[in-house]
Amino acid sequence: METGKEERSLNFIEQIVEKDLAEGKNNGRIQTRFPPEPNGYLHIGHVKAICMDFGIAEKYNGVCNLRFDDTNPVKEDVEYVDSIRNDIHWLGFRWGQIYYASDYFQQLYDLAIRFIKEGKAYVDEQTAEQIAAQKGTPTEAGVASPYRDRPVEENLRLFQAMQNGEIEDGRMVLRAKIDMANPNMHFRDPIMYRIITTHPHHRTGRTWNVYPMYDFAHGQSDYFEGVTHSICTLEFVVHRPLYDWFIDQFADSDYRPHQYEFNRLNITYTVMSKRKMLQLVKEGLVAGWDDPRMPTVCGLRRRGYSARAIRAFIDKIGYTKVEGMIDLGLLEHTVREDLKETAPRVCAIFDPVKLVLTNYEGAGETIVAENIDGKPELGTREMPFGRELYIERGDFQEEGDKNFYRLSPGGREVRLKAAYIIQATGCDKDADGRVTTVYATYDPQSKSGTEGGNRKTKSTINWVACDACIEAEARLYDRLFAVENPSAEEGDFRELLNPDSLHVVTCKVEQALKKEMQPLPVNDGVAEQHHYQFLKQGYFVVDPDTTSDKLVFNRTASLKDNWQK
RNA sequence: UGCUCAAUGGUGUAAUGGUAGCACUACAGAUUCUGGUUCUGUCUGUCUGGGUUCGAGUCCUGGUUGAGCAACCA
Repeated sequence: METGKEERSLNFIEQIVEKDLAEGKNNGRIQTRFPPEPNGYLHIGHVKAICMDFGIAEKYNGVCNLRFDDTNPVKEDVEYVDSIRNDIHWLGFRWGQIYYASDYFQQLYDLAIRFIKEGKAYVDEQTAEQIAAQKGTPTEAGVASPYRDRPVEENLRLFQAMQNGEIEDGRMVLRAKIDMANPNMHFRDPIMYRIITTHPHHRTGRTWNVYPMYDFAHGQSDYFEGVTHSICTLEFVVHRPLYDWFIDQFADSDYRPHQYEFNRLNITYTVMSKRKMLQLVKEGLVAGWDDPRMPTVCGLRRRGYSARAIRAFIDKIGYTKVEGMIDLGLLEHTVREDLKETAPRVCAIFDPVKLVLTNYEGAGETIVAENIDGKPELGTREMPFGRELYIERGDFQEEGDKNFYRLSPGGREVRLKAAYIIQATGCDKDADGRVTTVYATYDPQSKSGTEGGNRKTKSTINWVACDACIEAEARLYDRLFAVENPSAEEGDFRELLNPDSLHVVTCKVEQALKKEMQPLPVNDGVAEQHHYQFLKQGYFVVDPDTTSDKLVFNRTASLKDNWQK
């Protein structure tokens, strides 16, 4: 398994698992679960959890099941169930079973009845505000509800009435009777069940009028399924004693699932909250859950991040119990590292100016260029050449200087990518002094790949033939937020959005990209990614908006640029 | 005046009582038919006081700082 790879230290969860294995816990059985609530799209923070949950199972010959934590019909929807399944699949993970917390509603209901009968639960008729008020504060003990010592029969009858739909939403809840003075707030008679009749459940419809809360559903579900390692994020640390307590009340064997917590993922210049993402989507501040600026899996995918790159990123950041903040730069570095190996190179001119090769007499010449220099196995493409080309405006300066390696009249010799060496001779300008045409002479003996072409030039510039290029829309994306940590700022997070997070421009690209002018193939509900590197510009991916009439690219990441102006 | 968790360069992470290492970033240089890539080098770190030990980033203890916990959310 480890052969060929350098030795890597285990993260602290893997260490726990290996210790459990060594001690023969659960007869060596490893079972994890990924438990998303279907109330939003998966984001890269979830991917960190997915890589952990599925990764542990994979590495230790266990199984990881997908379990939808669908205990709150007010917020949940099948739309999300489908997208979550697609995204996990696309990331390359395979679950054992698909479960739903709603599969256990009857079991959980029966368990609640048992709690009531054993005097461990009661129906409270106070309002949410009253319950909150008498819960106390972290530094002060709470006080008991006046309904706390209701007789068992009455609790049974009322809980039944709650489920029968006889009680209005919010009028009653079922609470565990534990300890109103416990220093852990979660032990102060936590709510086990609430009434929800306003929304049908996406799977059970109107069968249930009462729904279990997270604390009464999650651990039990783990127990019912035989989960051994229930891995979640740090905010659940304080829930763990309650997780254990509930299971201890009814477990009939020594088997126990154990909860372990790791640090959630935070990345600079973005938010990782489903609530905030939903708001951005609903208010049209982004184009949808799959807007390429979003940290969602579908957003990153549309942006051009491969599953491999996303997983490599998660691999780099590791798992600890320290709450931190990852540089967006690391994510970008990872995607460049991935794409540089495989993305075909192509010329795209964003701010074109015409270049005329005054001594060029040829016609119909075609340059054959490698898709990636030095990797002939990745194929070649044809670049029609001609007397009139478009080059990047910034590649010409009328007054060059020693720090400018590109075209200037009487200046350096410059290589046209994969073609000839040229030297600028002059330019035309309009009334505003703006360059309209650049003139140059070419050296017919200097074609790339020929003996005469071995001469070195300080720089190489991109070009497309005027009469053989096509136009494409390029969507240039940048960070979604203008501040490093939007969540730490006071006030409305929407005011922190980066106003320059998207620029839509038109560029001229090589004719070779004509083959992309068709609807993108879709597999398993997911559009294929056709990656390119626009030389010197960045990595781009064909957007699903592309049609046979219009070519659309999203910029995945720019190239690093060490040339400061 | 609570409970819980944490603290290693700018960032992330390793060292599991025995030489503080790796990656990203930044900066220099070399290479390059992408001012990209690649390669080399440089800068920067164990929160703090005490203790245990031949030896402490690691163990113990006091403090400091940060995070989480008072949803009929998960």
